[in-house]
Amino acid sequence: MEEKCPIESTLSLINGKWKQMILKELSQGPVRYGQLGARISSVSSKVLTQQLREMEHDGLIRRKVFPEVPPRVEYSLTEMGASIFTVFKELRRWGLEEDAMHRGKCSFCGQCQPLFQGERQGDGR
Amino acid sequence: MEEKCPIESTLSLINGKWKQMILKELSQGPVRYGQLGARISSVSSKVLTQQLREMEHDGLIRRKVFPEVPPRVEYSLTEMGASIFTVFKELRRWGLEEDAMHRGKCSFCGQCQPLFQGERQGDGR
DNA sequence: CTGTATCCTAGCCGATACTG
DNA sequence: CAGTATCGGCTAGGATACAG
Repeated sequence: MEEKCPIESTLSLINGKWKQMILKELSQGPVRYGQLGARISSVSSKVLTQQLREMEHDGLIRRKVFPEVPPRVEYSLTEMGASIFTVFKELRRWGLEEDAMHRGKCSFCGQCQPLFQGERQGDGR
Repeated sequence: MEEKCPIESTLSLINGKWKQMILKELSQGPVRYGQLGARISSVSSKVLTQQLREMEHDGLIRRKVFPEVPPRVEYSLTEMGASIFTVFKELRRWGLEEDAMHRGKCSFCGQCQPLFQGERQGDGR
């Protein structure tokens, strides 16, 4: 197991092109694999599976298989996964406050508004 | 210019293998290029320069050239660079609180203690 | 001393095809 | 439906040599 400092360790958990978006999608309740792929349209199934596996391994999300035909798999946040939104909140707060060049919006922040209620210092775009 | 959301934008500023460590070194005052290379011993001059240039471009650090022989160049934090430590603090706080696997220490966190005074929920190793 | 210039490798990610 | 398997590109970063 890699021995990292807390900062690097935390960063490594959210390092992955689609992880924030996955976390966001799961934040509103369990989602099936296919649904995830549909909502994050430009991710390939290979990479999606890859990132899901990593996040599951890291304890951020949970994978539940239903023994049915056709197969059903639901992903959901763990407590730990839910708690990392405090980190996103700080990253976002600092970004809005200090960084000049984020006039853009991304699929995450365009809709992350509801995740950060009570914070009203910008509208995410 | 890339249009990113605040979260991604903030992450991109500290994405770089040596940036946190550079920031840490500069946090105690201006440091010369050679000194940086010496303190961060396993970074090559190419990469060190590269990351310094990016951080300068991003507004995190300042580069001051002294017109002397032999040449002297000092790097220091900008206000913005100094302010990003609040982000590190949150990343560290969450890591210590939530993530189980960071018994290790790294050169950053082994010495980041003094940077986070007033926070006493772990000793960084 | 403070960098550039080259070359090279590992890892992430995408596209496409295929499977239980 | 929920994935694997395979191939292939791109880029961050390392090693080494050289330059002003």
